[in-house]
Amino acid sequence: MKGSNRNKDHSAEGEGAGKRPKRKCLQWHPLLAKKLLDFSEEEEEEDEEEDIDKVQLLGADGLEQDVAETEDDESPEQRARRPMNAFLLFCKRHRSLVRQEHPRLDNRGATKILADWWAVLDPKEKQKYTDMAKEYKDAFMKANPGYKWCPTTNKPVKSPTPTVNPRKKLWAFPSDSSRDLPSPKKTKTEEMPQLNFGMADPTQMGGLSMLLLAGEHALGTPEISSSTSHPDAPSKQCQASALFQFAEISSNTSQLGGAEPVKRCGKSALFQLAEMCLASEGVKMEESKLIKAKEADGGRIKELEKGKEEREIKMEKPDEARLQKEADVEKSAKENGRDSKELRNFEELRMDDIMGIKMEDPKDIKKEELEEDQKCSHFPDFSYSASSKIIISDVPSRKDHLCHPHGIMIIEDPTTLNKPEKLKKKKKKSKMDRHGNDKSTPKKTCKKRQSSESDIESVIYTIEAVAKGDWGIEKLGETPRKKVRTSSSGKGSILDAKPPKKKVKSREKKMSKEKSSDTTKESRPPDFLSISASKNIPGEVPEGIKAEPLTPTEDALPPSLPGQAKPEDSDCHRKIETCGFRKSERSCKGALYKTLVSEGMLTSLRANVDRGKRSSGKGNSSDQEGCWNEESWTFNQIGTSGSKKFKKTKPKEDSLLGSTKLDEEFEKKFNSLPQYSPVTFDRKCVPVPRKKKKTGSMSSEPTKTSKGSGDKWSNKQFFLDAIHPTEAIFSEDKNTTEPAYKVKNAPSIPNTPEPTTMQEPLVGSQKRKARKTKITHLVRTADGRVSPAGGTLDDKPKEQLQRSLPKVTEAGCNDECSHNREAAETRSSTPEMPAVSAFFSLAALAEVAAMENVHRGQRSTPLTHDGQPKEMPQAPVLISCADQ
DNA sequence: CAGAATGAAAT
DNA sequence: ATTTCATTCTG
Repeated sequence: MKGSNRNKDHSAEGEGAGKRPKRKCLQWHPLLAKKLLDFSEEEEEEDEEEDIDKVQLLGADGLEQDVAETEDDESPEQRARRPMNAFLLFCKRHRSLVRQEHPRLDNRGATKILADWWAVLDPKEKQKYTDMAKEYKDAFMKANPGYKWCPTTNKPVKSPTPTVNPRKKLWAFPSDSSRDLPSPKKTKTEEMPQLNFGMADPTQMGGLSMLLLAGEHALGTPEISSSTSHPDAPSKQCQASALFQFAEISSNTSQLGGAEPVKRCGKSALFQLAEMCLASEGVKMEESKLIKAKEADGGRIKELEKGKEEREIKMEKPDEARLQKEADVEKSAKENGRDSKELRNFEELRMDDIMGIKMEDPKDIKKEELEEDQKCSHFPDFSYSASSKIIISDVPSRKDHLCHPHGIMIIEDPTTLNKPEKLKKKKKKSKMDRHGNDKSTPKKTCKKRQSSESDIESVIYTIEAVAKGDWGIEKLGETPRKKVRTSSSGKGSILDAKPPKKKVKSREKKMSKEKSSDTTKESRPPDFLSISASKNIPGEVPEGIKAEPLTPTEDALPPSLPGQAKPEDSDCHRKIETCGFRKSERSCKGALYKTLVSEGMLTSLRANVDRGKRSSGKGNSSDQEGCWNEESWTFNQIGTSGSKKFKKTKPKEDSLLGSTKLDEEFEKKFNSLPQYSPVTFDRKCVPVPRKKKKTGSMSSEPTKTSKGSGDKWSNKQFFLDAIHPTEAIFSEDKNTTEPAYKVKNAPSIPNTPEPTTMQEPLVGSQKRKARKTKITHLVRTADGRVSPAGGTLDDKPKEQLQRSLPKVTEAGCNDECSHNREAAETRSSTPEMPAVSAFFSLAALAEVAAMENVHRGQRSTPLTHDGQPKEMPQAPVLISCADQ
């Protein structure tokens, strides 16, 4: 299809035949092109005129060209994305959970599960999402009246442009700031050309956006005012979060370097990530140690670090110094208790350190990276500064919140967040660029040092290490390596640099504009700190220790939590020395991802956001929460919120603010959406197998079961439990807003009989889904043989199965279930069972089987991992079920 | 980059 | 009815 379309595109006109008018799309695209123009200046001329003109100018042909051109600019960012539908919202909100439960599961699998959940979801709850989606859409439309959804075959057009991601950006508006822009035809609003300035697109940022919000919330005051920054730059955004800083950094880099800088940025970003990881890890380690043994450990770490340092290179010095200082500071802080003074001092120290580091870093780096003189120098600075900043933020927070688990989560988040996303992007890019060199196979590693693999790889390593749980020590060791690598790999770096550009670029541009004028870098950091501190406040539970386990949990080591630190350290050393320390990347990766992204990031972020709302702006929240502020959506109107003044002065800002607000609101709303724990779904599924919509259902979610996730989930569970042990649903925000809500949900979900069974009309999408699912399902479930069986069964057996299932489940649910589930999961690990639609998904069968097995007592085995040995038993069971 | 899911929108 | 695309991330 696509291909054909594309071809058509060329011919375009004629064919149009069925397909869609590509032209339209084209018209829109031009808008994107504008960005370039716009970016030239910020003045606000919002005029639609420009848009229109541009559009016109572009004409059909222009479009393509523009697109191509845009590459540089990174059209991608600009485009406004169409609003998410209810399901997507749901996915966004719950994906992390799913992932947590099923770390191994890939996204697709997660998506399927989500679909299952969605299917099962109580109509009421669903409605909430639907409503939210609708609101969102309405707001969006208001903001961009002219927005059209999809031109259809645009991609093909773009496709030609190799660099940009064709798909994402196509039409949309100019990025974040202006959603209005997009309105191609109407263009009523004034759009801001400023695209460049805009912060990173919240949308693109994805989870990161949350961070921003959190930051804002923490600050509490939208007004924040641009004490530091000029009027134009929206202070909020700047201050908003580490993310912001990150963006700035990148932007700065870009400024320095010009085109090439981009590369550096990428590096810097990578570095930052790496550092962050290390730092965070280090901190954690330290804290945990402190808690446990207190300071003694810290010394150890230092020693270790030193040793590494020697081996590795100068690069470490900064880190080390930093770490040590941190450690010291922390100690002092802890000792004192949590004095604000201490904190301050700490922060100050940090700042100093940072500054010092910055100063120093360049030198060292330069030495190492002689190859790239200037570039390197710049780059390093940024990276370090960034990392240092980040670290700082983390540390204080931890201190403050030692006690609260949530706090920990939060703390981790920022770091995590940044890492994952950027990482991805970078990876991708890097991959893209590199191709030739190494495919970005981070894994291999032995060579790391020697060869100049890419920065990315190094980062990955770090991440992996983190994921593994080796963190503390390894980090230290790793970081340096990475750095070294990077440095050494100047070549690679260059290559790498490209990839990051695009993404970074946009941000950079924006950032650069704002910052360019100032020396803001320096000025901002302080703000940032303050922000971070504020964030921290909310912190809840301390548990540095817990935190560790969580992260590490992922793959392998739940068992060895206590002793981890040392052993790992030793391991780390060995690894380092041997140089081969790598474990399975995948495992690491997966773990890391999971850990960082899912757990830490989103969850913590959300929590953060929520807290921020509560603490800072309870009052505020109320206003916004109720409904979307139209204003927010339309950047024009912005006025309502306190920031009006700014707006007036500068439209740009307004736009930014508007966008920000928009996002903010969106975030709020989004956060306010109920989040359900897997347990909930499990229950639902089990007890009420019927849910299935038309086709069916979701009866099975063996995997999901609360315990099913096994270690990881259990870890998280603490989280849940904290909130509501019993209740399945946990909504962070809700607490504040609607306490009752939860309760309501819980009951409803589980038991709802769901009369709806058949009535629902199959929508096209559904149909397709049904079709696919059946097939997929079968295949996947297939732990083995099941697949076929499932397929056959699909239609009729559901009832029977349902019946059977419920019984079993009920019986075993409580205790045994968990085991069963686990077993099931493990077994099916690969196969993500719960495909959506199949009535009785194999998963269900599997579950049943598992249960039976359990009864038999077999279940123990399955755990072994992928081991599919269990399948055998299942099969029989399944059959039996089917027979019933 | 494809793809998994669902749904709104556009064709 | 059918096709896009939104989000998220892995392979």
